[in-house]
Amino acid sequence: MRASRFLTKTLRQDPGEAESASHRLMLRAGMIHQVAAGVYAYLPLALRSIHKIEQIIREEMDAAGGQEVRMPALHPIEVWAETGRDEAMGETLFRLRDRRDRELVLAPTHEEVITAIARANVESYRDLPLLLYQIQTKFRDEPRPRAGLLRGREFDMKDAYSFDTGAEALDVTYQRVREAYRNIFRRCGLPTIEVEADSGAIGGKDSHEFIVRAETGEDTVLLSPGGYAANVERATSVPPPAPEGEPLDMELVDTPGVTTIAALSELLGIPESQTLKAVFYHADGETVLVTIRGDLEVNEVKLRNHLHVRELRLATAEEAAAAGLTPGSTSPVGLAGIRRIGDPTIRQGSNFAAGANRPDQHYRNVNYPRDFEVDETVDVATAQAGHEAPDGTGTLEAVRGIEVGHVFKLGTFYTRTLGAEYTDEDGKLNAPVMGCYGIGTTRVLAAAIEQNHDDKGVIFPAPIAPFQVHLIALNADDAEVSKQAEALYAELEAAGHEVFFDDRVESAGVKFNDADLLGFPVRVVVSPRNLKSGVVEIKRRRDADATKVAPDAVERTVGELLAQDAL
RNA sequence: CGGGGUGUAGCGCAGCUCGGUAGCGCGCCUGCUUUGGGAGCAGGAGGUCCCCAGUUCGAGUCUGGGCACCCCGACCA
Repeated sequence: MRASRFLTKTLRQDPGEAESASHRLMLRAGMIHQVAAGVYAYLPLALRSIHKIEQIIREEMDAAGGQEVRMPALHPIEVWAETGRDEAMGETLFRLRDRRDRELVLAPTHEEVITAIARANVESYRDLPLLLYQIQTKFRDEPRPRAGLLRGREFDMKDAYSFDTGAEALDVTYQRVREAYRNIFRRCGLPTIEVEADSGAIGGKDSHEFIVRAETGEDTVLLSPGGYAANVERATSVPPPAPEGEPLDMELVDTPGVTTIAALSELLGIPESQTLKAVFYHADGETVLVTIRGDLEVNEVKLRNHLHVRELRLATAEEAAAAGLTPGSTSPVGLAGIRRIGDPTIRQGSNFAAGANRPDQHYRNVNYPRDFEVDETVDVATAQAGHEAPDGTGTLEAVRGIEVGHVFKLGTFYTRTLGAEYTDEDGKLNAPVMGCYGIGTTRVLAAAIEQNHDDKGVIFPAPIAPFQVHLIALNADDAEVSKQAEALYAELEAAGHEVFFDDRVESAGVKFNDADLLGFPVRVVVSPRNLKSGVVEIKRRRDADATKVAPDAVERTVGELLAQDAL
């Protein structure tokens, strides 16, 4: 491809819109064009990359036994009403009406449709296992689209769905897809961390996310020295110990103006770990009180999973008051007639300071279970960096990352709800057990750039770079340069390399800076200066120094450098 | 949805406080010179100042209402 004919201009200045590296660089490199918040056109550079990512995914999914399908993006609302997910998705669902005033949605995902396909096509255990996948555009009216392709409202995703005869069979499929994912990300040149993840309210047990490390990532994962890895929603930990002592008599203390743990700890001169925090939630209409040690935060995902509710949020002051609670001094002490949940950490420590359910007063020397009761003890604590890891190998480290892939066991919710059944060996009807497996293809591109760039531009992993070779003719209007560059362009293309040939009449600085910005793995420079010495300059994007070789050694050297880059 | 911010040429911005001929840099076009890290000189094109209403002799600027986009928190590939 000749730069002089290639669509897309590079920008010298950073667009004001963009904050994150991938967004900024993609705009500057002319890879994407914004049409609306979270909606982008993929220009030729980005599309070439996306095609490569998709191709790697296709090959690995096919190797894992998958078959590609394509499903509509436009669904009648009934498809979603059948599983109740029109309600569950809420405002995330894009809705529209056709000319007959029928309600339609733009598909945010395809479990319902794929299950209908399975219902129509799977009849016998002989038809299983079945692994279908799609690479398509999905639509979600995100509360907050951000960072270019990292989180869009219209984005591309590979989603795979599996159907198996039972839990054991599903596990085989699940592990096979996990392995395919490891291959995919490795082949994309993208190191990922595989972490345990929350599988959601309707999920089965297993769920794993593939995370690309990046400071700009939206996800926090916790890692132990021994290899334990989980995202923060899922992670368990052993919090640091709290002061222990002989239980003392509980006493009421005046705490004027104290409504926070920090203030309470300060006033009484005790660590936050010697306080109890009582948080009240509104869960599907019921008020629930959660008591946890003061130095910890409630993990709402864990709480939601335990409660099995659809709506979970902090209760308003009015709701709390109606349930007999006193915001600022909420306490489990002396409280009844409300569902009470306690985190196990209420036992780890003694003589806690806690609320008194009356303004400007707290109790001191509260001990469980002597002074209050809970209905259930459940781990609802948010694991933090510095806590002891659950595998006992040391303390947890927290890192930020971007979720590029997610695999999880779905169970039989969709097949049962939608009536997909197969006949087993005994002639009995059963619901296939499902798994589902997503990769955000357009997000993979953005994540690759987040992870691979410097202050000058992108440094593409070779397998997903739009072009492999950036051939620059300096003084392109010089006859000798032009002749040599054209010859190399033809030779490199004939050898199967994807060459971006900068044949423009531009200054050296412009061309070098564009090459650094676009970030193709290998740069080849033909210039009058070098031609006088009978050489051509070759440099990898990630390297500082160039090597000089004779023109007839260029193709071989490029091949070698690309091979190195693939490692 | 809550909080913060921004809408002026393709891009980055000034002008708004104090109403009076719409500006700067980059990019673009033409010519000459230049040629290894975003060249120089000369000439030129390019604007519903986000939209609507109001105040005023006169609004980019003041007032009111809307819209869009970005960033920070609750959701997800």
